[in-house]
Amino acid sequence: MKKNYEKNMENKKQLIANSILFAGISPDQLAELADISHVKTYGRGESVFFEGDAADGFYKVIEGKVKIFKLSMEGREQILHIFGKGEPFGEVAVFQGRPFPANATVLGKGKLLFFPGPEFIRLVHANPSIALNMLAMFSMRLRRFATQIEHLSLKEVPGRLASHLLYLSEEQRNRDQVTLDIPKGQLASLLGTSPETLSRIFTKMNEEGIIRLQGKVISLLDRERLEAF
Amino acid sequence: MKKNYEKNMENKKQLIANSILFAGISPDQLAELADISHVKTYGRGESVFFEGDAADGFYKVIEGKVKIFKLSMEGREQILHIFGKGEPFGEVAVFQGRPFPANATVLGKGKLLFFPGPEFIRLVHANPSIALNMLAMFSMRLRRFATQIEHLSLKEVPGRLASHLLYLSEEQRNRDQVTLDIPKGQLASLLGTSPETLSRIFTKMNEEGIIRLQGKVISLLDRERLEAF
DNA sequence: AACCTTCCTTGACCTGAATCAAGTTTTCAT
DNA sequence: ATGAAAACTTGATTCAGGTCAAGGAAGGTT
Repeated sequence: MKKNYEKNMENKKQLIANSILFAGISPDQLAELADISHVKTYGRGESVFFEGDAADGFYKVIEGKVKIFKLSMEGREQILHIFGKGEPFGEVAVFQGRPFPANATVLGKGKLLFFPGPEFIRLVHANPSIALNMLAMFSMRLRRFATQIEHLSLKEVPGRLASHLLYLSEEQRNRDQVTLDIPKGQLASLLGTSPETLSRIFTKMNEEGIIRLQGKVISLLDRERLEAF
Repeated sequence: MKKNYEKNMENKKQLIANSILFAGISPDQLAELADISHVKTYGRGESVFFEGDAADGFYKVIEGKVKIFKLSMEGREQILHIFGKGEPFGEVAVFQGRPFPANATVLGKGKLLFFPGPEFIRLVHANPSIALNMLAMFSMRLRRFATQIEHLSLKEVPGRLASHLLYLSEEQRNRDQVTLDIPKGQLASLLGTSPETLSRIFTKMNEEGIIRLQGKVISLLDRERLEAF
């Protein structure tokens, strides 16, 4: 029915306007974007795209989380990035007009908004403020990647975990306690290690009184020592 | 003398116009840029900036090479990027208005062109084509970082070296032979390993007939096996 | 609630690569 | 050209962490 359709459009407009990328867009362009974008729903662990796929458009997370990752020939996985609610992904490939450089898969279930590429490219070229928004976003990601490279190369696994916990503490604005927002196995893949090693380190930190493990909730008992890793 | 000054200005204009970043700039802006920029000369291994320094401007390589790197607490070094002739660096920090996230040092001697930050920022905001140029550049770097993360985490050192040799072969447009453009120790730091390990792997590949080592020149005898790493 | 599946933990073992040490070669500056 | 310094190689040793294996906990589904 028509009512439903219009409600849906309003919804999409909300989702689009409420993003770093499209902040400051004109009503016309907003309507156009809402018109060409569409919602896709994904079952648990379903793939969004694969490395090498043509980048015919990019996505924005509405519900759930999406991991961007690379696979080794032996099947080991390295997560490059995990995108949460509201975050766009895949724009780099679209902007470059090149295939996706990595795989994307939903963690758990998810709902995404899809934007066809050509229209987006036109928009970026026509609208300098979008280009500037993208620059800001890309800059952030370059920084994040730089730290990831630093950690992978210069820190051992305990240090990487410590950094991540402190990062979560910052993000969740809680100095005493953090909640893991992804399964431990996925965290291992994000930190560039195996689930076994990660588990051992959790246990060790727990025994040494640096943290207190309670399932997905982790109390940071000794920030001093966490920062020293 | 005045003659010299004007010749210098023309020189700078040349250097600026001849860059991906400022392609398509107006003559006025070019003149302005040439006016505010200035050349800096560096002795062998001299630092350009340190991690944490305020990013008061960015640079473009005129002569030599510049390495961007992180240091671990124990003093180990991981090179994030090496910039060669013509390439700009430091714009991310300037654009973000945040401190430099890593150190920059000249490899050998070098000559750089320095652009003060505020003027550059104004230019980016005023000139959409520069913003688009930057987007293209940042996109490339994001891709490179992604591969670097992939290699560090999913490949062992021989594989990383193999990839690098093939990359050089591509870059130098020579399928049979590549020339190392940086010292082996620096290459080790770029690949995230120690000089000792790198040396051993070179020797091994040489013995196994995969490559032939002749100082800085390396013949790729068996691309098949290099690609299989 | 009971099932099945997925996720997590712990143990035993093994290997890639870092580190320390010492010698050799190359490169640079005078 | 020549000595000093830096860069590279090779050997011996150590260890972080990956892999294989198997048991235990948790979570979603009927």
